[in-house]
Amino acid sequence: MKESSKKGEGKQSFIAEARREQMFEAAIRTLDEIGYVNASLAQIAKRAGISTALISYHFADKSDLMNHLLVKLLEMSTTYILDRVHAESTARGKLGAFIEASLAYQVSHPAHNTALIEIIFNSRTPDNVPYYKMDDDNDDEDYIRVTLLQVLREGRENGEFGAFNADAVASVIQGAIGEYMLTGAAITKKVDVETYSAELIGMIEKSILVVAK
Amino acid sequence: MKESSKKGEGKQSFIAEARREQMFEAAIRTLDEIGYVNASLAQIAKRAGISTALISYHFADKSDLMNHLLVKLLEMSTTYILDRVHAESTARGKLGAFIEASLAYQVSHPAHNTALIEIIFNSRTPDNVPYYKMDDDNDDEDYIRVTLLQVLREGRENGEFGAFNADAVASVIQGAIGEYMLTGAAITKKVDVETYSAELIGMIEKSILVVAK
DNA sequence: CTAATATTTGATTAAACGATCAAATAAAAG
DNA sequence: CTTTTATTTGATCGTTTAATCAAATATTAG
Repeated sequence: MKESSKKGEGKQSFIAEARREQMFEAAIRTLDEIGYVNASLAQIAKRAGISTALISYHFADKSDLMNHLLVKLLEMSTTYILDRVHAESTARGKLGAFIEASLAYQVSHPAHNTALIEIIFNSRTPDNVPYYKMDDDNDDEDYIRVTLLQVLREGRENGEFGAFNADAVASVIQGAIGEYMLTGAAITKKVDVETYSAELIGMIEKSILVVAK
Repeated sequence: MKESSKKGEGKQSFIAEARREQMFEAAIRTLDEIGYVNASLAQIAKRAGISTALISYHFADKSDLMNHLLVKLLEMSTTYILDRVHAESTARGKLGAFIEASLAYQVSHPAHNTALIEIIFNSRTPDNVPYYKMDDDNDDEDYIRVTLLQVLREGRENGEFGAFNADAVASVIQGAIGEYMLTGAAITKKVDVETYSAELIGMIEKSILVVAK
């Protein structure tokens, strides 16, 4: 008997790790195709070409699988975005890179993006608090939001930006990015990602930059 | 036998209409408390104090119930917002009223708001397209978005606003409003709705107003 | 090569699901 | 008051669900 994810999370055998990856991939496709509500273990197993019992062997239960997948999806997009932010030197450059990278990543990974949305809007804590309402703000785990706030404050302190409420501006930015993520093809058909990116960056800069234009 | 919602939608008896209202109310509470995934007919019936068979009598099936509830929730918030928008005369005034009313409504109806989110993020068309990805944009049904675009174009044409991509700006605005709706108490704790409202209106006006300040 | 351990499956469990039905009750109509 | 129609329930149906188990197979260690 092993206890990989069921308990001690420590080291994984090569084969166990490969299986888990395979199940993540199948889970992403399942969530993208039929949504969280219909994403039963049977549906995921079918797409992975394995038995449902194997999922139960590698993960404690369904929500354990979904939580691990969520962490993985968040890590991937966070890494992509933060790498590009940290390549910039000015606050203005970082802010632009943040917006551009956030939008670019989701456009190039639509299935990952849908899976992420499906999990966030359906997973709940044991005491029934939905993830999408969760306060991961002072929680160090939300590197994305923490970084965005850092950039905004940095620019405000070094004089690049004027005066504004950082929490409010950060929410506006994240909301504008999230809107593009959420509506998928509906908005993509009317405004391509480069245009949206440029327009959003322009709006934010006009709002907070000290020397506009 | 009757066929109220199951078929001919036409006239409703007083008692049938009251029952349906009662079930809507119970469904809202259920969605708010345990989310769409756990919102079985049994859970809704329990909260309404009725049998599950009665739900099946008044609605064709579960998704029929959810669709009727969705329409009702959308109508309520749309009416509230559009009434306040149309009370204004200038495009600038309308835009401010739109943002303020959108935020104010959801803050004063948190359970309705949560129920709306739960339905939108879990309902799918027969061909498995999730509602949240749906293109209701040229679709006349989405009065909210249509009105917002109208206001933006009106201001651009009468000289109140400068040049900008209306679709992009509309998405930014709706995203910023949606972000506040979504994260619930998490953001409310850091930025109250009046501050957020004022900050967002200020940002948009700086972005598109011809004579800023 | 053998023993131990890790992996995988098919069969099975009990619980919950949405939906249907005949029977009971309430309301409306004549 | 009686008949018809509308409303409501409890029991029940067949499915599907997540999860468990012993047995089979593969892999690794000694």
